[in-house]
Amino acid sequence: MIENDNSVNIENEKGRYHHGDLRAALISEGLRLLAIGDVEQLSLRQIARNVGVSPTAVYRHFPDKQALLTALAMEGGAQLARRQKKAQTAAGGGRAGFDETGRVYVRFALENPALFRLMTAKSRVGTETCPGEERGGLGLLRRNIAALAAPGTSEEAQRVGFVRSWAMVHGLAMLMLDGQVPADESLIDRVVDTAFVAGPA
Amino acid sequence: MIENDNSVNIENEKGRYHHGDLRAALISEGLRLLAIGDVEQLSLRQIARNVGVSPTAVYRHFPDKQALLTALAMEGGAQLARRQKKAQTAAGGGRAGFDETGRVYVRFALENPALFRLMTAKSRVGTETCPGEERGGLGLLRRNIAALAAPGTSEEAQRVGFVRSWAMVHGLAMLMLDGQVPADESLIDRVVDTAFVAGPA
DNA sequence: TCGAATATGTTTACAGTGAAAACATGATCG
DNA sequence: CGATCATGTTTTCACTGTAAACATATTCGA
Repeated sequence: MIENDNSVNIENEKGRYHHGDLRAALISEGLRLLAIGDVEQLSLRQIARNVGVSPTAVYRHFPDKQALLTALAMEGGAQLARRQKKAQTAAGGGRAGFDETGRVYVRFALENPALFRLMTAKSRVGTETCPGEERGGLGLLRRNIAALAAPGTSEEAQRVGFVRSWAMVHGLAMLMLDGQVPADESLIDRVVDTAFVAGPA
Repeated sequence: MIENDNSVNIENEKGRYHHGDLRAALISEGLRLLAIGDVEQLSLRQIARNVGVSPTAVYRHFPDKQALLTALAMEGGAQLARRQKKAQTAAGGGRAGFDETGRVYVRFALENPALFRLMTAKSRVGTETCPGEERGGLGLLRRNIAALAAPGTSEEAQRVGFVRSWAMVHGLAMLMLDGQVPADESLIDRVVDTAFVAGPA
């Protein structure tokens, strides 16, 4: 997902002018810094410094800082979607599998606070323009809603269920991230329960 | 809520050295800027400039920028709680009143995006240390949960309901703010529905 | 009432940021 | 081999938060 093979990718000979795959290195270092600090102390210059390149070199690969952040966010989105799919099949699919995707959403947020915040941080021009959406976590959610809805459930009711489910886990993740609700695993299990989002007709 | 009568509060004679009530003026201007821009472009210097004071004057009233932001957030929290209480009684209390507090939560977020983001932005050392919490929106929510729960509902189940309700509206607010779900009034009405958070035992 | 202490401002300075402009280097391909 | 172009660097700018030293007003005790 990171490798873009946009360059020769020579092995690590130090002191050379061209980096080899600077774009991938920037993303990788950005993710590393996000894992150990929060997003507002993540600076373009710091990333460049750690990669061993001048600050403005970044602009050869990203039009501005926001574009780099967006790239980091997309990487995070892909990771989350992978985990959710794996968890769903591991739980045997169905209703239990669906619940598990929601819990993975919250756990992912707790394990990657800064990255998760970045992933859901407005800036993105619009989710629908995000490539691979229907194959990502949101597509998974939509298909799960459709599969688990009572037969004959209207398109509109499914849409409401979709938003409700997403809002539930997203809100829980945010409240726990912000320390307004204890980040308690058993609380996640109890709060994320399909019975409440599917609910009555 | 803003006036702190910590000074003489002389009427607007221009050109005087002391401001009169700089603290209140900073908060007021901060809220104004939050209403017309987003939070990451809200600078301490800008606020000071607009109030007509030097950048470092701010530090006589707040230890750092974060403290000023916290003050803004608390002002927002008070506003939200007031609106919720009014809406609840306007709706005649009960289940309908409870639902309405949730919808007000989301609408407040949509009407004051930057302020709402600030209000729920981690930094705060902890909600329980926030003075007046039990009298604010969270206390209101807790009491509503207790009042509307089926008789004999355990303390723990109430707590889960509390978190679930909060997470629901908070998540919906966030997703709409981030443009990941259309900020549609009728969608709010359908998604925020007590039946789903109170649900089965 | 007057002078000292204190609260509240200002000026200056510094390190850090994102970004634009001009320049340097090296890879690629005719 | 030499021109072209992608990819770096250096320099520069405006802006940020904030520390330190200084200035002015207000307040309060003698």
